[in-house]
Amino acid sequence: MRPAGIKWKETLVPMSKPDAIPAPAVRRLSLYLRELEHLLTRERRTVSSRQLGEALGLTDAQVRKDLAYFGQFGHPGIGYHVEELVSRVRRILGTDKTWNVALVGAGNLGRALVCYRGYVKKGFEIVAVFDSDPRILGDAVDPTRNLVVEPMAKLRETVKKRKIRLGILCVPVESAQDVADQLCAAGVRGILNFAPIALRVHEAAAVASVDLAVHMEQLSFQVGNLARAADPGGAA
Amino acid sequence: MRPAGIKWKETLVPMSKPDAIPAPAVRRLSLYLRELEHLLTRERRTVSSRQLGEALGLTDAQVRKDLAYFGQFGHPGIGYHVEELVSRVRRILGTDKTWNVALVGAGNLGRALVCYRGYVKKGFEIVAVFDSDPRILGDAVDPTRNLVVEPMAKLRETVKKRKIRLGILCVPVESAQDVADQLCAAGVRGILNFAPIALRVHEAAAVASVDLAVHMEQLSFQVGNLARAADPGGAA
DNA sequence: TTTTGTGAATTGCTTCACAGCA
DNA sequence: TGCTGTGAAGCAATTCACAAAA
Repeated sequence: MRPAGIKWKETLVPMSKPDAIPAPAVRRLSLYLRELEHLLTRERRTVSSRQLGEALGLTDAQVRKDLAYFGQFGHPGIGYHVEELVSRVRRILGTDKTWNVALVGAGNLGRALVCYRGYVKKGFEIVAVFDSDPRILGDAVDPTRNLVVEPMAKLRETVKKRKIRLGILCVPVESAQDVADQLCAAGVRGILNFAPIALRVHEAAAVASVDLAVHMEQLSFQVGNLARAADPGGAA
Repeated sequence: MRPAGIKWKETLVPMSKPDAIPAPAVRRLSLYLRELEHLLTRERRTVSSRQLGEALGLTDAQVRKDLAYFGQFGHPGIGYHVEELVSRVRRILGTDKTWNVALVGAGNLGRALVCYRGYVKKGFEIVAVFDSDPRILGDAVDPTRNLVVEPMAKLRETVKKRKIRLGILCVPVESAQDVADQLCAAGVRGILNFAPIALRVHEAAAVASVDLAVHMEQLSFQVGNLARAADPGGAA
């Protein structure tokens, strides 16, 4: 029993999560990797936090702090060993092994993404393409590989057979949620969504979204702001 | 003179910028607009901050705070009038008028983006396409419009003539910075960049970047984390 | 009632500044 | 000297909680 006449402050200690890594730091980690891989092609051996930051418009402290969330990779007085850091960061991001990917929606965008080179050396390979349009079933979708459009009915089977764990969603917005559900049910664990909708998936799956119109709007806003800053009393 | 024997704290007041709007709030504003436009097609008249938040996985407080950065749009006891809010948000984002856009790089991705429907009703129209490959100059790039691939040499002239203020960059990474410079020099004010590089532009221009590989990596990391959370002592 | 708008409290992220190491 | 890793400080964003309005 609590004594009467005393106000209790319910200080629920927040059940110490093992200090979660800030989401912005994870986003930047990909950018560090991109720059590091670029340095590798230039055969740079080491790089300092300041140099890495300069290439990306960040401070040296930001770079060090970010990397420190994931471990101790640097060498005082030297910097970071590029090759070593690349392999460590790939390991952290999970791209040291190749992920098999399914793409759903073989429209203009879908087919363009299938042909996009550069996924592979980043650790991703599109190994299946699906579409609900019966007219394009069986169509070859990438001239350089024998990859044909499969029907949605084959989704579950193919995902299992080819050990597919990620999906790219390029279907119209009306069917996006439905297809996302199918992907999850088939065992896919992460979805890159190009449809302009906030997908709902169960908590054991991850979603990342790219909405072209949203990005254009952000540009529009920024440009408008720049104009306003340059000419505060613009034509009303 | 300052009195001796007293410690002064140099509190440099940060030259009060008229309370800048948080970047995350601006990003979410686009998502609110997307959802609001969806509600409009459903002929919903009003929406509360809670409903809007639920659709996007945000709290009601977040929604109210975000919108409040831009003005007072709500009606206590009622919520937000959908149609009114849509037009106000479009105004804020600058998409109440149409922006003319140039696309550079008529490869697979570039051509797919040209054909992408849905820009137009969002306030953007691609009115010119450029490429440096002489073999595809003059090619029709969108069956539904008379839009042909122009040479880079025409960039400046066409940008002026068609009042183009935004650019979409779909060229290989090697030439991305060079083309970005050309776009800026031609008078383009904002660039949506699909090449995996951090573009440098002068401060009177804006850049937004979409790196497919980066998004895939973020998914990869999230999926790895989910797996680790579900099975903390996984197969080492 | 319901729901907004908003100061205050809280949480989270970034920057600072420096000990320690090569 | 040059550079990392890291507590502490500072700043920014989110959430809370409630007065006011319909």
